[in-house]
Amino acid sequence: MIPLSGPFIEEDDINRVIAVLKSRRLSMGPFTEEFEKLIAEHTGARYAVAVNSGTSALHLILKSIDPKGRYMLVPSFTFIASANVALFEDKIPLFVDIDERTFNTSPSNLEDILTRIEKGKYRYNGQKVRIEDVCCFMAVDIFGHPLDWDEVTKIAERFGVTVIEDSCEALGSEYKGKKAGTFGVAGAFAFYPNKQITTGEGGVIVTDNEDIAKLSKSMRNQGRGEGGQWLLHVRMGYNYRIDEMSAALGVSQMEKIDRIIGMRNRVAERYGKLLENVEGVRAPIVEDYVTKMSWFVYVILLDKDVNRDNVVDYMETHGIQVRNYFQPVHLQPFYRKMGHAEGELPVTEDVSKRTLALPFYTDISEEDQKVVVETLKNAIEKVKA
Amino acid sequence: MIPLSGPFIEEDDINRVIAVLKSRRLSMGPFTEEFEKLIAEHTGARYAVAVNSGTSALHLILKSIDPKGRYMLVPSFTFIASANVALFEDKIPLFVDIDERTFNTSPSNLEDILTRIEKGKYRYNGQKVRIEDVCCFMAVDIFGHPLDWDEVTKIAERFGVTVIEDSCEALGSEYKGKKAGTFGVAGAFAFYPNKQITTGEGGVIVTDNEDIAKLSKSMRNQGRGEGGQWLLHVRMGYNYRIDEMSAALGVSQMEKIDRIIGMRNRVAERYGKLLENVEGVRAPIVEDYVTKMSWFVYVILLDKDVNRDNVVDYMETHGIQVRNYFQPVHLQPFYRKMGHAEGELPVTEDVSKRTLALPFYTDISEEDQKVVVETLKNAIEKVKA
DNA sequence: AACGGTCCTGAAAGGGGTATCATCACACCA
DNA sequence: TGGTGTGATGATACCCCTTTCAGGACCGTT
Repeated sequence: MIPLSGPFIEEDDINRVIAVLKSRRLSMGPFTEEFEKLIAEHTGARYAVAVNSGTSALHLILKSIDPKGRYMLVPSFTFIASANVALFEDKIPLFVDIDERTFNTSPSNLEDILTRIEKGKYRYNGQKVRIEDVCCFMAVDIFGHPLDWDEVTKIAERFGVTVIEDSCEALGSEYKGKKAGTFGVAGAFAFYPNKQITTGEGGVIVTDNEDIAKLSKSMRNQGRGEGGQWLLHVRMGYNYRIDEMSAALGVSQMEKIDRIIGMRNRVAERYGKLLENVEGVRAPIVEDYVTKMSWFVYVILLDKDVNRDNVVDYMETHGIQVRNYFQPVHLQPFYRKMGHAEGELPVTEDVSKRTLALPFYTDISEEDQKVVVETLKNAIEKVKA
Repeated sequence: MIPLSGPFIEEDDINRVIAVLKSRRLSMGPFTEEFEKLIAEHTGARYAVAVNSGTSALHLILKSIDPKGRYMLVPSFTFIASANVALFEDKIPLFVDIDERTFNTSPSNLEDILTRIEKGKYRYNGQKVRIEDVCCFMAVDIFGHPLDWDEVTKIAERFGVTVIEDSCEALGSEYKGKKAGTFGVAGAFAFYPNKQITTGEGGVIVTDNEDIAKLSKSMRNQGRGEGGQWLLHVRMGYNYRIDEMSAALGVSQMEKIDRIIGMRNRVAERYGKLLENVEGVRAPIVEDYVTKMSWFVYVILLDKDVNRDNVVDYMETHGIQVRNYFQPVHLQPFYRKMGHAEGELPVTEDVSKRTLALPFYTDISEEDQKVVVETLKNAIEKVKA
């Protein structure tokens, strides 16, 4: 069986974790700080705050900036947590459609929605959405591919909308020479085992904003006060701490981040070459403004006449794990209950029916990749026939 | 330096974690299930759901039972998360005072408050609290010592109030032969490194209620559907998953839980003997209904004429870590902002000024304990003089 | 061209929660 | 004994959000 994904764990990773266990410091120790330092250095952000998941990172950013306004703009073609954090704070997600090439938020659709809101032409549940009610835009660098940040920033600034960067899938990617995660007021990364680097479960916040860093650090630790005020809880807080084993893993993984990204780039290149001979599929597009691509997953787009679900079945029965993500957030069962339905986001809904993630991990072998593409070719022929 | 606390990590614990790293399953794997099985067996609960913290466990229980009513009863002499989970769900904590002997919620004060509520004599922020607005009682087994569950259950049933058991500090304790965590509709445990057993960061929910178990499992994993519906999110959810390294640690720790509790009991016994010769302190009281005591921390009560803060300073400067917990929740800065103030809970406020937690961990040596008690004796003499 | 249906949109009503105020009782003090 | 201050209590007003309704524009049909 060729799995969809998997972590890249070597001897040095294991040794780091052992060191933690022998140190008897299993939480809030030196590895957390070291991990944060490495992330900050790598991204170029001034501050990094490690937490226990990407979801926690997004939540704490939102809490820290505490933006006024009940609505949050967010794409629907993303992991559900991007939108859920709005619900955590009793805010309402408003969905933006995507661009068919990169699967990222379409700047023109973003601009269109904001224009309609400004003109009083945009409604949610029968209610007019005012521009001052839009608290922020949760901007996602999907599958590792950065947004068109010049465009997005320009639009957001024009309408006075704060941008949070959900760069959970894009650690190491660069837009015009600048690292993903550094474009909004703060950025979030995630380190689930299928990510570029893993900490088991884990995430991190990066920001140049001192207040966000300070508040996030406090709120991840039950709202405790600064300066060793250990027993004082000065604000609302959560337990979003990362444990030391995870942080230690993060340290050893970050020490070889460039090598990992390089290996993943070669995997992507090989897929690209192999897919040139396959009819009915479109390989991922990397736009020119992406000066460095850090692949999270390798998602191809099937032609409209290829039944994706049948391809998935064929691949799975032939021992190859694939996945059809993302299902649009606005069509998830409990978002439907909030009034969303098909037709709201044409590109998102079309694309989400045709995407297919191929097995992709740092140390996948060339042979396995060939098997994947051969099986895919067979699947498409079978499905079309 | 003699630390306040520390985890008890042995060779087998380390080996389990190594096994995880070599398995390439760093999340949602077999150790999580094994850990849950061991917890369920040990407590006698039908279901166990492992999560990433005790706070997450409490939150998911509250979410799962989704109780009607805006107010939650909770002691103030507890860790802040017991009360914070109410705020997570836009509910308002109403504080109950404690018993001076065990530091646990005073059943008579609980009864008194509920009676006043029923008679329309209880107000919060000027507003009358109605009995049907009380969603539940967050019952805490403080420092490992079980509540007087016969009394608490009787009162809660009389007023129709749901009980959630915050047994985060009481893994292994028994009330009249029944394990802590099994008295409310569900119980929560926590495994921070200072706890009886540790997973780094981690927690677990135990319950006999199938719905609570099912909902908790879904909501810890982003609200995903049951039965392998991996891409469907059928309800609101969080990332409260425990990672496999932590779960593996939990497995090896649970395999020796009886030995650990036994060792901690001997530590407590030794402290008890040593403290018999110390004036001005009261050793912890264990009530007769506690058929098995699983010590979390060892908290002594200083006489009113002993200045606790000076004792703390003395001990710390003499290389012995101690702690004055808990600071009452209702007097934490951001609870004060909600209108709470001194005078609300006389016993809680008195006790919290006089408690002192001594260094306490599974493998503390008898020699170190003697040093602790000798230093304490000197501290008290110095302070009184 | 007239009719009817749908969708859009503004406005108003309803409800829940919160804050404020007036009143009353009680206690303390002059 | 009366005045003042404090705290408890009931009532009220207000604010915000949400739902509903009615009018009107638009479009398709007859």
